[in-house]
Amino acid sequence: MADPISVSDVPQLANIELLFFAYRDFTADPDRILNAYGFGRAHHRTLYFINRKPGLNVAELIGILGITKQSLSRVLRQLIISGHVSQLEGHSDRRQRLLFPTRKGRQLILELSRPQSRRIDRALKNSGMADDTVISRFMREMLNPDGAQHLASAAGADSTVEGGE
Amino acid sequence: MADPISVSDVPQLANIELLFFAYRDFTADPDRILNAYGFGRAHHRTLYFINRKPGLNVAELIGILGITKQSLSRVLRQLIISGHVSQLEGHSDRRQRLLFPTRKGRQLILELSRPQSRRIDRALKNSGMADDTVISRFMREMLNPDGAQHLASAAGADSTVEGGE
DNA sequence: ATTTTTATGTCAATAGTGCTGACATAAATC
DNA sequence: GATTTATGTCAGCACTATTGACATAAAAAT
Repeated sequence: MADPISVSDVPQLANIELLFFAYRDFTADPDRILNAYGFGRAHHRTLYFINRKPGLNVAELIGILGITKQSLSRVLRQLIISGHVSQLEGHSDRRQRLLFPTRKGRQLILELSRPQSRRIDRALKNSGMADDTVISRFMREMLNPDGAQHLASAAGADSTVEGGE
Repeated sequence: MADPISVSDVPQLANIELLFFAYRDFTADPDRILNAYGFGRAHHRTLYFINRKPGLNVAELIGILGITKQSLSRVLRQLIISGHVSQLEGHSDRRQRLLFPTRKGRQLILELSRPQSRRIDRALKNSGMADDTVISRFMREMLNPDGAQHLASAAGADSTVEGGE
């Protein structure tokens, strides 16, 4: 048996592994909550981005999520039936369905996001960081060159689309 | 329509979103390669940890991956048939099957890990970090309290967790 | 005004990954 | 000898994703 692949072959091996475990734990919190609602991660992501950009249409949502309309349809239908998402006919284009989070939907997103926010807060503090600039910058640099296009308002600057409703 | 959930409700909302996109891009590279081999992410993770801890038994692997033996079986069987993983009878306990990466398996892990390592390296440099101590520390703090147990050897030294308190 | 394209929806089949439950075997242990 | 342990397998189910095909209504183009 020869030597296994190690940091001598792959410099960032330790961090690859850390990122795997960190992300797994990071998603475990909402996963537990979702389960109680009979939802999965797909519902989380869908609801998340509808809240992030209220009034987006289906095509935009598909673009952000990076899935097909067939994949979205099931999940979106369930969120509408459950009363977490509402649809409105497009103003200029009546074919479009503009998606909005309902109060119930916003409440669920809040419930799902809070443990994740707390985890990041805690990690920042415990690793001695006063603010998130370093981490935020690093994660931004982890994105694909064109990967920042879907970041609604990465660091405070709000660019939500919310037209006059 | 009331206001959507925002950073005013969830302080780390921007970083939650960044982490989602960063991890998605991070896994996209190996996903593309795996696809060419007819493998999925499960094969990646399985092979990864077999390489990380050569000679581990099935129970240990299941513990690390956090899945059931039924879930593992399909994936592991395929990796054995494809010649990426080999099995040896346990030395002291002949019921055990000790798992090892073959040369072919090590080569695949190398191929899968390299783009991920490069991405992290690039992100560290582009965000002006000389080394990975800050990021590494942060990710460690993102883990669940007991989450460090499976970190084989965080930074090359295949001993225990460094940096004595 | 008619044709074409677009936005969306739906039906059907398939793949990958996870789960639970049940049962089987061989080896270790009591 | 009886029981527990490590592993494997069969069967069925759930969730999320895919591709392909077809349908409808509305916008856009001709």
